[in-house]
Formats: sequence, C-alpha cells, structure tokens
Amino acid sequence: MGDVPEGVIERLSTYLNCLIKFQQNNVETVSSERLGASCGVNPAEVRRDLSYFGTFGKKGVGYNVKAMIPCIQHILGSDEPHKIALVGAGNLGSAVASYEGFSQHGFHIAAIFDSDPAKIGKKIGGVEVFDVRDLPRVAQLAGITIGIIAVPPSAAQDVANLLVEGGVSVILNYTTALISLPSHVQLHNADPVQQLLHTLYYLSANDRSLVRRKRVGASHNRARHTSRS
Amino acid sequence: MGDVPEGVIERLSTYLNCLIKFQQNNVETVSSERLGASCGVNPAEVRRDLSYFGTFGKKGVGYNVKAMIPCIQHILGSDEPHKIALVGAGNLGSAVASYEGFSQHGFHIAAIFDSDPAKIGKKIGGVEVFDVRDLPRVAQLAGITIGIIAVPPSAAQDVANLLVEGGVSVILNYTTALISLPSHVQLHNADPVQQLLHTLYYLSANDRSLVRRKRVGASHNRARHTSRS
DNA sequence: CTTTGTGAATATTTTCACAGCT
DNA sequence: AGCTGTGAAAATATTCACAAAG
Repeated sequence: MGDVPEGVIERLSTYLNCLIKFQQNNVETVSSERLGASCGVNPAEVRRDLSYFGTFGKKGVGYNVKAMIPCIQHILGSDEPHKIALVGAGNLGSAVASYEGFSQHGFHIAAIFDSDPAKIGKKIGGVEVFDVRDLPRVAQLAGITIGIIAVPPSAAQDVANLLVEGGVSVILNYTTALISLPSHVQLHNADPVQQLLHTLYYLSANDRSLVRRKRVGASHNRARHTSRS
Repeated sequence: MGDVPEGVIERLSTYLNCLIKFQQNNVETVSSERLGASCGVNPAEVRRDLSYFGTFGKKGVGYNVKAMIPCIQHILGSDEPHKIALVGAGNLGSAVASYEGFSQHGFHIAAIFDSDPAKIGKKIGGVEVFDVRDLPRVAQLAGITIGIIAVPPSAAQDVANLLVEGGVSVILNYTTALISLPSHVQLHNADPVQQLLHTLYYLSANDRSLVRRKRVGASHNRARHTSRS
C-alpha cells in the first residue's frame, strides 16, 4: 500500500537544487554518495527515492547531472509554467516580487494584488498591481494556480477565501494567521516565526522537557538540516 | 531508542500557534480532538506528542488553554529571549525587519548587517545597520544566537561563515544557495522556490512518474498541510 | 573495481483501542 | 459521560547488504 512517501518529494526538490549547482560547476556525473553528502541524505535513500520514478543511474558510474535535471523537473511538474498571484504589495510582497529565483523554476508572478488605492495601478517589478477585490476574476481569467499571501495576518483568511474563489490550487502563507481551506487546496505555511520556533528546541541542551527523559543530552547532531516550508 | 521525534517538535510550534488563537477567542479548554482538528493532526497524535513532555490534560475535560501556552513555550525554549542578526538590508531584509511576529515569541532583531556603504549607519525599524565585516565581532559582543540570511545567493556562503564565526547556533537561509556548515550549527532553508517546488507534485494527477506506478490517482487528499521550515 | 537498484531487515511514526481518572 | 494517557498494532520510512551491470 506504499505510495510515494511525502519525504521523497521534499528531498527531490533538494536534489534538483544540488544538481543545478553541480551543473554550474561542470560536474558531469554524481554518485548517490556524493549527491547524498551534499544534501545531508543517506546514499541508499537517494537511490531509493529516485527508484520510485524510474532508473536514472548507470551502475559503476552514477547519475548524469545534465540528464537528471529535466527528469526531476518533470516529476515535480516544474517543467510546465505556473502562474502566481501575489497578494500584498508591502515590504514582504515587494521582496517576493523582486525575487529572481522563481523564473528559473518555471514560476511566474502574473499579478499582484493590494487594497491600498495608492498602490493599485502601479507596477512592481514590471507586474501590475490590481485591486484585491478583483482577485477572483483576474485569477480565473489569467489561469493562476498559486497564491502567495503577504498581507497583515488579520486579512489573511479573507485573502485566502478570494484565492480559493479564484481557483488556485496552492497557497503559500507568509503570515502567522491560521488559514482554513477546502481540502482540495494545498496550504503551505512559511511564517518565519514558526520556522524559527521549532529550531529553538535543539538549541540548548534539553532540560526543557517537563518530565524525566530517556537519554538526556543525546546525539541529535548528524548535521541537522531542514527545508520544506 | 526512541527520542522525541522531530515531527513532534514541529507540531508543537503549530499547537502553540493554535492555542494562542484559542486564547484570543476566550476558549478556556480544548480537547485533543478540537486542537487536532484546527491543526490538521490526528487527536491521538496530539495526545502522544504532548505526553513526551509530561501530562497536561484533565481526563474528561481536555487541556487548559491558558496554562498550556507557557508550557509549550518552555519546551520549545521561546520563553527565553533570543537575539537575531539579520544580514541583508534589501527588500527582503526590510520585510523581515518590519515583521511584527518576532517579539511575540521572544525573538529580537539585535543587529542588521549589509555591505552597502549607503545603508551602513542608517536604521531600519529602529535597528542600526552595521558593516557586514564587523559581523563576527558585533554578534559575539551582543550574544546573538540566530542568523537570518537575506542577501543575494552569491554572497550567502560568505555570510554564513561570518555568522558561524560570530557564534550563532541557528541559521535561517532565505536564499537558494546551498550552505555548508559545521555540524553544531543548525541550518534551516526557507527559500520560497524550494517550498513551492515540492507542492507542485501534488497539483495535477500524477502521471508525472516515469515508470508504472502501483495505485494511480490514489487519495493523497486528507487536507494536505505543511509547516516546518 | 565501482556504483546502481532493490529485497529484506530495522527503525520510526502514527493510529487504534481501551483502562482509568474526573 | 467525556476525555486523557499509553500499551500494542499497524503503517511508514530508512538503512543494510548484495546481486547484477558497466
């Protein structure tokens, strides 16, 4: 009953990142050992992760970097273009809008939305700012599939509703607000506070637990990594 | 040999968030069922997660919202203040600097760093911008434990090295760059592209896999959530 | 000799299901 | 009657270890 584990998909996007870096350094082939090392993943896990989708390597040689990249892009779906609606043209919105990394992976900010009349009609990074009330109409018209919420937390749920109405499939939420969504829409929380919070636990030796623990001060140290959200 | 699973810690910060929202709505007690529902987590998992750290609930009643919050804060370590060094005073840096959510959880941006002479010496959100070359010295002096990288990707590794030299324990990386770090420093990647990439896989029906799959078009739909990072 | 792809073994995480407290 | 806390079961995920390929 084993489908592709969620972790596999997360790691795949990490592998893709690494492979792109390898390519930039003119590395032609990588072994699962090398790829794993650069992502903080066990080599056997790299091999199994890839084996869910086919066989990509040459025994005795490894994986061809150049050939691998479009394969993973295809698996993830980043070989097709995806249109983004960015909501919120404030500080954070502007940062996201001016972020160069999107286009490299087929993402395209198609429209920006805000409620501030002073911003509506202007352009940010070459993209027009629309009235947020027009969001559902514009999003549907433009075929937007991804929404990014970069507004104050108090407005986040309203914005989420408009995005759903506009037909998006994925919402990336940069606020601390808790968002409720119909189950066919994916929610991904990217609030920096949330992200920092759970790293704190691993900071100082764990005498934090309020109950006697099994192994105290044990080794949770094999190069702690994280990515996801 | 089972220590506290990493997932538990991630969920804990989600529970905290939910509990704070419940408190704002004057909810006095929550059952694991209710808390779980609002976080997208199975009630039994909520109970087990909490049980790693003690017993917090009353049988037949549930968990006291007000009492629970400081407990989780203590477990995570967010009851103590934490100083942040923010590197990069551009668009993204400014967005992070003006983010109100930090202080609520004991985070405090103690210093901002940039390499642009035009920015050095100015203030952003009341915090002074220092020369990035002074980072190690200033960070050590101020007792900074967390570094946030919000510079162009090409400078990210250099910045990371300076942060390590400055003695930070956690680095939140907002760039696409791959960062190498000594194993005693926690790395957390928060690149929005990475975050979006792996959601794509779940977007359209999965005919993406390059090999025949077991159950095609199966149900991966129990209200897909994400947070971590 | 090197490195893949994968059955089988391990380890971890989640969920069930229920005894026991309030 | 309602809900927690937790053994035991089930489900998932990771890692080992090796046959087969280049």
